[in-house]
Amino acid sequence: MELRSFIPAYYRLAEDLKTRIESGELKPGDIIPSETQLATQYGISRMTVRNGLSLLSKAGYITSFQGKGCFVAAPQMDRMYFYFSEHTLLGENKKLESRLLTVDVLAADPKTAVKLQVPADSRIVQIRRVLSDVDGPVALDHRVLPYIKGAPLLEKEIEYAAFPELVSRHTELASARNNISVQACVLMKEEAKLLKSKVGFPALCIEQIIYSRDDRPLGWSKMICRGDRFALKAVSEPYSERL
Amino acid sequence: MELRSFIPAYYRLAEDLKTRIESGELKPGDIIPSETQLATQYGISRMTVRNGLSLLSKAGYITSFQGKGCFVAAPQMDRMYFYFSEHTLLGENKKLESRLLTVDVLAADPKTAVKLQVPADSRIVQIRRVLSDVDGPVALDHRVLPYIKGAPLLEKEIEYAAFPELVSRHTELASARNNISVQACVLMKEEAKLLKSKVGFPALCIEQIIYSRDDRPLGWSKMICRGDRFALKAVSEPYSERL
DNA sequence: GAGTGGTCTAGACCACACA
DNA sequence: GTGTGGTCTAGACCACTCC
Repeated sequence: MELRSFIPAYYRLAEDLKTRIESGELKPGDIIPSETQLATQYGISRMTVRNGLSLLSKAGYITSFQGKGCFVAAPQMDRMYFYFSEHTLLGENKKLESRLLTVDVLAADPKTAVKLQVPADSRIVQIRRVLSDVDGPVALDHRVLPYIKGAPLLEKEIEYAAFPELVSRHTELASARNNISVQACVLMKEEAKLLKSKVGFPALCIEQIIYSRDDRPLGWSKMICRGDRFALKAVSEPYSERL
Repeated sequence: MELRSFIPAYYRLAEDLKTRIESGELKPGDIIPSETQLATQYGISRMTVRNGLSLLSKAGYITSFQGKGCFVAAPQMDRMYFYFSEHTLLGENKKLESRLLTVDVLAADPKTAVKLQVPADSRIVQIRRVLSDVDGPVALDHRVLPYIKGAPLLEKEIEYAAFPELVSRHTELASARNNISVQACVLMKEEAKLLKSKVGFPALCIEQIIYSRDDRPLGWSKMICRGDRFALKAVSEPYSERL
């Protein structure tokens, strides 16, 4: 009964190995001691060792091969990720203000109908907003949802909810997937005016489609972001920071 | 000894629950049967149940709380990821051809020196390429590495290696992190010429910095991608497909 | 055949939540 | 107090790899 050790044995093992990997003592490709060796070294049972190794494996530090051993993994540097939510578009600190332009229920034009996979003239809800920070407008937001009778949209939701949430609540269908496409474009006349920029200036066009579990599009959104005010930042996940 | 069941018990349990979650029978927020219940239901030991649940937890389907139970998790739709490698820029099928423009060893200009955190006039290696598919040029690539005496770059590597790999091999330091920034820009004169496009046309500027474990920049790259030929696509990771 | 990881058991005690 | 998940044990047999 050791009072000084609040950390579980498997966790201690994982942190030890993690440190040895991060320090460079154990390099990618190196084999790590076998489970039985680690068990005797640490004076713990093999299942506990496996628990610890499972942590490291989950976090991407090691990979194991049956019959061969457990090896230090090379960090994956081509898998990039980012958080896409208008609240964190510019970083954690910078807040975006939302100003509602229009909310309309109208017939879907052909292009929108294709995106949402609905009949060509069925009714849709269209929301248009301007997002700004203290230095002025940053992005133009255009959201489209299928119109659902008896499913009112709350003004608060319309103005402040993240798109996936909005879609989920509106359709009452659990949305399951979010696809984003980022393209370069230049500002058109109306866009430039609303963004207080100039025609022909570069901008990012970020399209977002929310899908249901059975792959039906539940919502489509297009954001036009001023190129001089916004950059999308992604980082690789070499190893999970947390074990 | 059952010959018909090649799949392990824990895996069968995990797939069962996964199916029940994906079908909507178990909704986000719902509690799943306790470990002891599952153990008796499936006629397996509790540790085996835990093994199965750990899979589901790893894949993002469930979250467990000590003393409370195990609950179906809501898919995270704001965490987006994509693979960034010039070989898969346009999708799995489309191959990009690389044409080398220049390889130079020269003194770092102030801007580059800042990016690489090296002295202002220290020597750097600069590589410039054009990437094309069958329909013509797609992107312009500009890579910068610190010059290291006695570390020759192989021509094959220069032309075909992914940037993180190139950096790793060149510096002989395990690179650990990759940061990417995506911005909108318009084509300048020389860029337009090389990409067979026109000045002022929209383009994506993708900057990449590879860091070592101790957060020193090991390489910097800038890609200019024709806006009409390229879109960056990212998807959310609601649940891992594979268990 | 010896060593590796993968699966599995039948117990145990603990920390925690809730009533 | 009862039930939950979290940790841990000391075994066991298996599939696999390599010699």
